[in-house]
Amino acid sequence: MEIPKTFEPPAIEERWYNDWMNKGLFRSQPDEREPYTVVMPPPNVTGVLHMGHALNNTIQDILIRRARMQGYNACWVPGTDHASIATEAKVVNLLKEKGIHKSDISRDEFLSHAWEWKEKHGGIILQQLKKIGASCDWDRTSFTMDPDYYASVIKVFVELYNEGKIYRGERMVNWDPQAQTAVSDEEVIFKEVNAKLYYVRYKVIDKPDSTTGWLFDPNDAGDGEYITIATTRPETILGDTAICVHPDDERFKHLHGKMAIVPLINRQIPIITDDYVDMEFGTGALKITPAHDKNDFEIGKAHGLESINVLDADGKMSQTAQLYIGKDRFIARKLIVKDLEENGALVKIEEYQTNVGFSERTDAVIEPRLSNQWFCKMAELARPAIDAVNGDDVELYPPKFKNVYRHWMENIHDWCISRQLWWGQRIPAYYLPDGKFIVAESKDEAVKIAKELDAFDPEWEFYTEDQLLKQEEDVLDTWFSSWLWPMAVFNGILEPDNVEINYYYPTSVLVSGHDIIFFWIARMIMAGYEFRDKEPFNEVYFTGMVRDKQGRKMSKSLGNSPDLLNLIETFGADGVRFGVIVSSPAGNDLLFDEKLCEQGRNFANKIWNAMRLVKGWELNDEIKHKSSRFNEKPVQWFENKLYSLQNEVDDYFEEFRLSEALHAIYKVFWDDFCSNYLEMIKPAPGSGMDSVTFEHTLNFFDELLKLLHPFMPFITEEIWQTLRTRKDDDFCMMAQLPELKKANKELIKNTEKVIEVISWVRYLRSEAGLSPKVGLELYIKSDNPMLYRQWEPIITKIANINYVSFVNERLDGAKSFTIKTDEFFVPITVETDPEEERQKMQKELEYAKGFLSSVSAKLSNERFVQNAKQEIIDTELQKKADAETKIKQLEESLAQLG
RNA sequence: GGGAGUUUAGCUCAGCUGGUUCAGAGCACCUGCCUUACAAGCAGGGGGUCAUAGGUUCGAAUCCUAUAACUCCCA
Repeated sequence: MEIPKTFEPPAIEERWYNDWMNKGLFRSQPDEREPYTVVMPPPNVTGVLHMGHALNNTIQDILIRRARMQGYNACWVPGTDHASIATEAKVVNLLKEKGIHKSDISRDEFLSHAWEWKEKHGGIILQQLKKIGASCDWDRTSFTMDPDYYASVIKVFVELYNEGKIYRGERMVNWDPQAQTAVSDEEVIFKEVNAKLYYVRYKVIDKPDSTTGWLFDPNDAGDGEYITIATTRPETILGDTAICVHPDDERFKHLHGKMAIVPLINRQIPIITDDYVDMEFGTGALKITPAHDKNDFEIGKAHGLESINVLDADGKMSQTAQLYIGKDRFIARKLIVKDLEENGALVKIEEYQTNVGFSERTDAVIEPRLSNQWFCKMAELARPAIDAVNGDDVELYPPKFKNVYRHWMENIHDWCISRQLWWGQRIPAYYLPDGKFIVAESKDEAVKIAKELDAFDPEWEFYTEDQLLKQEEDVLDTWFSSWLWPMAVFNGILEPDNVEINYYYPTSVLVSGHDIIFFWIARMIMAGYEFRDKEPFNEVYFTGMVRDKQGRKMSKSLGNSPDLLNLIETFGADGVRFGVIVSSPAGNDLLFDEKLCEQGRNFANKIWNAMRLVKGWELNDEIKHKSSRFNEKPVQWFENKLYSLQNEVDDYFEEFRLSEALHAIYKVFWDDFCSNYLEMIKPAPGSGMDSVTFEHTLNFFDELLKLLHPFMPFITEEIWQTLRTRKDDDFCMMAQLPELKKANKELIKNTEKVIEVISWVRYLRSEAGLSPKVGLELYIKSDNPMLYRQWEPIITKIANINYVSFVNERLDGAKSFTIKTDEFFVPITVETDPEEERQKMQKELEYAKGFLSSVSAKLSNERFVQNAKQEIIDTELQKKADAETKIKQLEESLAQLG
């Protein structure tokens, strides 16, 4: 049967993936083996596969596949999260297109639309993951709104509430005016923007006398005293309730205790002092708007100031603002600047760079807003989670993230967990007619509790349940469900003692981008200790961010993320996996370039052709004896090379250095196996291959495929199945990696010398402009000719040598080269410029002499000889000897040239 | 403002506890080859004052200090 010259991935990929699936090879059930568990960071249901997912999931797949081949019971749990803000926004927009407004339909109606959308589109990303070969146990696919998962979240909420770790309160929160919900601190992204700093002056008056009333006449335009503040948000002036200066600021001491007049609306506000104020900033005077700034809110609280909220939930000016009512805050800003200017209150405007918070989900400018929200107390939860990472119960790779983690955890703030949305776990708090609330896992439960309350109003007896209790409208932050992920996917919250959770938990490793270390990783660790008293995973491997060639983060808005399915189409899943991994050093960002996928495809093609070569060999037992002797050295050498590679790869995996592991395999597979080994043992056209060498070669091929399989599963499976006749249930994917063996380094080193000889001969031939077809003679002058004698048949074959001779004297009139102390001569009668030759040698000689003198200096330095280790001194001595030989040889050659 | 990181070939990066596995890999580039597995390939080659300046040391890309540039995180 003819095997095609190039490897064609698409058909093969689909076939093997289906085969693996149908045979249930991805499935895992608890058994007596040691588990290796990975839970997939659940992608957003609204998401489509992008490069970040490709990187992240390829890494997980590599780890899982390798673990499987090491005999672990490997379990990779896939799933998605419900992404409340993003999904709700999507469904709202979809409904809008159909002419339905969210406010016109009931919560239940909305949710049924949302579920419909989820069923239809929510699994796309998981389907796409199959295309890159993800070997997840799909039967375990989880979703953060599955009934059990939902119940787990509710159970946890009630527990935390009952322990006093969840509370409800009016706080300053980050308000997303577009999504119209609160978001947590972590969901605010600060960006530096060019803004303006407006200097606005407020008229100063004496404190009003309580008996005589105001001393200030708004119509008095007199040139009394003013105090000037600097602000980036002039529209919030309408909500000012004080001006604050530093108590020690000499410039303002005479104003302490006086009042200021808010421009345009003429509200009288006190001038207060607080050492929070930075005297250096702006004018040293700060306007205080407790309703619209976190710091102002704190100052307001300390000084008993009123909060005046001038903005509505949608970011437009409210009734209380008095002016610009119903105008968006940014429009209001422009209008008020104009009015302030006309009013004479605007002193100047400066260009200013400032950090503005944007919503992680909607990119709207976040508005600090005072509202009633639910919070989770974090300090106590954080404690065991800090210890876990400090003590390496949870190991972070790369370790530099330990600091980042610790710093955040030690300064952790309470977590705002309520969201003013419908899509998500609805907070299980039930409000009584008097406004008090009961937290319970169900309404029935809440009713029961209500009836036992001391404060139960007898009149309530006649209420229906719906009249008696109204459930909280808000849902929980999505992260408040995903922080349970490693437990909830095994139903470890509802049934803490079930077989699965006991077997698979703690999971082995979590692979995630470092951008969600606070959102998710830290919280999972806290949840693990809080609800199970055990870490959720033993190791965390942080991947870098995928960037484009120019180093820009890949994003939908930039449109610089390549279409992954397209890439897979072009280069094959193996090629894409190769491209993604090969350039992705542990924890560092990855500059993605399609070229790398091409390299991966080429690699797949290379080993494909190696397979074609080997498959094409005909066995011939007549030459068995001779040929196997002939190939003894290459077989020995490659066997050791393989041991060495297996060890190397193992070390790399220990440290998650997948990129390096792949490099190492690539190099040995291509350079050592294909370019050297196969060329060495390749039979002459027409002659056959002995079965001993052949069997060794197939074994080597098998082992290389096994090492490569986790990285490039499809091509390796295909070749594995083609190379030999396999049993029905024999898969590369399930093949077990061998025990590690120690490589004979001496043997490898010696072979490298031989390869160097071959390389030199080729070089001399090419330098002389001769065709590779021209056979040459090789004279070897060595104290230890045995090595070269053993390799003689190979050398003659692949360096195209007609005749090898071992000599004791240098050969005049020949090209020569030196490897260590061995000299080689190749008679080439092509004319060369003797002067050029001489200069070249002279240069080499000078370098060797310089080298020798530096080595000698070192060796004659007493302190070196005293301090350095013996083996280092030995190598220096060896270097000296080699250099001396080399100099001698060069001098002889030069003398001969004349 | 606080903290972390990076700086090595044209590009992307390795280089661990200082010493011939120390100046490396891949890509790109140059030369010659359609050599019977592979032109998605083969053989060979050129290219770097290891950001800068000091210091420690017998010895520094590697350790220390300062400087510069860039990146990220937190406030």
